[in-house]
Amino acid sequence: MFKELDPLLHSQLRLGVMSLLMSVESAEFTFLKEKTNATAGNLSVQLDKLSEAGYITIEKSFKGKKPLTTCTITKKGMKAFEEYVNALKQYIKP
Amino acid sequence: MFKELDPLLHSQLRLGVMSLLMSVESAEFTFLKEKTNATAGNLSVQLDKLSEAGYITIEKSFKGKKPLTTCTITKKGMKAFEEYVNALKQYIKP
DNA sequence: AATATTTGGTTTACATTATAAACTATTTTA
DNA sequence: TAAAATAGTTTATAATGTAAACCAAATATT
Repeated sequence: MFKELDPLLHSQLRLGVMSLLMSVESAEFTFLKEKTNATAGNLSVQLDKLSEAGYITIEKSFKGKKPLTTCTITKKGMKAFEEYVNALKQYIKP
Repeated sequence: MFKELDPLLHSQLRLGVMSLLMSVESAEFTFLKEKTNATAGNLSVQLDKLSEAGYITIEKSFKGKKPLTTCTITKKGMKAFEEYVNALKQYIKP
């Protein structure tokens, strides 16, 4: 009856991150933090999970002398997001 | 940026239950169990949570001599579901 | 020049949650 | 009458989410 909802995406913060990353080329840690209103710790953990799943890539570099973490959604991540949205529609359609 | 997702509804099984209850007058435990593919234990726990939140009512009676648990969504439950769907749309809109 | 604060994170500990396993009680079937 | 099925509930465990505590470097303050 109902399709499974990818547990990696069925989490408010991770879904928010993925939603943002779907609409931009890439995003900095601080940008994601502001947009999602997450704490840095929580965001850090959830980004790692998305990265380990292969849904995003995380690049660490420096902006001037400050650390800079940049996230980009992968093909796999896009596909997972789309499938999640599709599955979800079953649950929320009127 | 993103609205909060009601944590009571942001759970695969509870969302499935609520989705079903939105479209029927009321539903028996066994019906919900089949449609959601949940184990009886899990379903029992999640129904209690929905009930405690005032999102559904649970009526226990007998069908012949067997116990019969009937669930009905409340006005509050409907409203919560609709708000959840609305909030969710922010996350998944293209 | 030392000290405090801010920035940009990560690690870890805790509390909550979800889930299945174990259990209860009755009923039906063999 | 013993076994298995029905209709659930309770409880123990594993997984999860989250914030608090932490770290290192840079910048601002006294």
